[in-house]
Amino acid sequence: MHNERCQEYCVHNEKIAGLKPVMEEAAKLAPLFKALSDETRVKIIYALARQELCVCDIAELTGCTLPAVSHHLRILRTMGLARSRKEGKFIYYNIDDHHVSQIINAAFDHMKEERHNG
Amino acid sequence: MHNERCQEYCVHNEKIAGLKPVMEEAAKLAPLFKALSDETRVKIIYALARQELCVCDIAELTGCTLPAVSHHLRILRTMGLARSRKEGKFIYYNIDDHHVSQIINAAFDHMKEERHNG
DNA sequence: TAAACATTTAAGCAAGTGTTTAATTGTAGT
DNA sequence: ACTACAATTAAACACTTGCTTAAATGTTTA
Repeated sequence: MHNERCQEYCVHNEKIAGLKPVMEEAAKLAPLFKALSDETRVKIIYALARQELCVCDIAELTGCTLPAVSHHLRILRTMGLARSRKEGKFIYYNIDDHHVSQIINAAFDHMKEERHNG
Repeated sequence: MHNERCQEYCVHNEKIAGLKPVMEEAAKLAPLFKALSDETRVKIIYALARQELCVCDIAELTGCTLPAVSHHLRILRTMGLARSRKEGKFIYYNIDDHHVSQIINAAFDHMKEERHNG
């Protein structure tokens, strides 16, 4: 908490009144973004959005060890971003729902138009 | 790198051939998601998407100290997610571009339909 | 120019994260 | 049942991150 003086004088209460109740909703998004915040995991999601792959393929694509990939896949599965499917001796991974692609695409759009602190 | 045996036998080369070149592009998205991966920063972005606010307002909304908020705002500015504008003694922050709202909205959609590892 | 004050910076610390190696699991095909 | 092997788990580690307190900056208003 910042000092009392400042809260009393500079907070625009009329502005924040309507926002405070929804702050906790917004906070719930953090774990989803955290799941995408790692280079290896974004690579995985980006690849899976285009092509179903086994763990071994992903290791080759990302340049990671199998345990590292497995670790990341677990995070992506837990967050509902990736699903696994078994066929023969392989476990194939793919994207869980289409909103994931939307998020990635919006992120790409942002990156292209980025102004870097203009 | 995982062991040679596995690369030789189980990698589906025809699947990953087209994907390898774009992996580095995908990796560039990670910092953007990392910027959104913190609860406080998501709260800030969510609030700014609806209402321009000064640093003091944000501290009150998020329950953080002023230095903590300032720290997060710097990260958001650097990533091109937030901009600052000066008026009188206040520095008002707002969202940098509309793709940010798209990302947040897609994330909310995903969260609502989440199946949690189905 | 001096005082007030909104905001930022700096340094130090506690907690979290991704990677590695080694060991384990569980299924497939013989 | 046995062997091979794709995939997962476990433990230890180097590194990063966000927070706190304290100090500094810079602008505004008198």
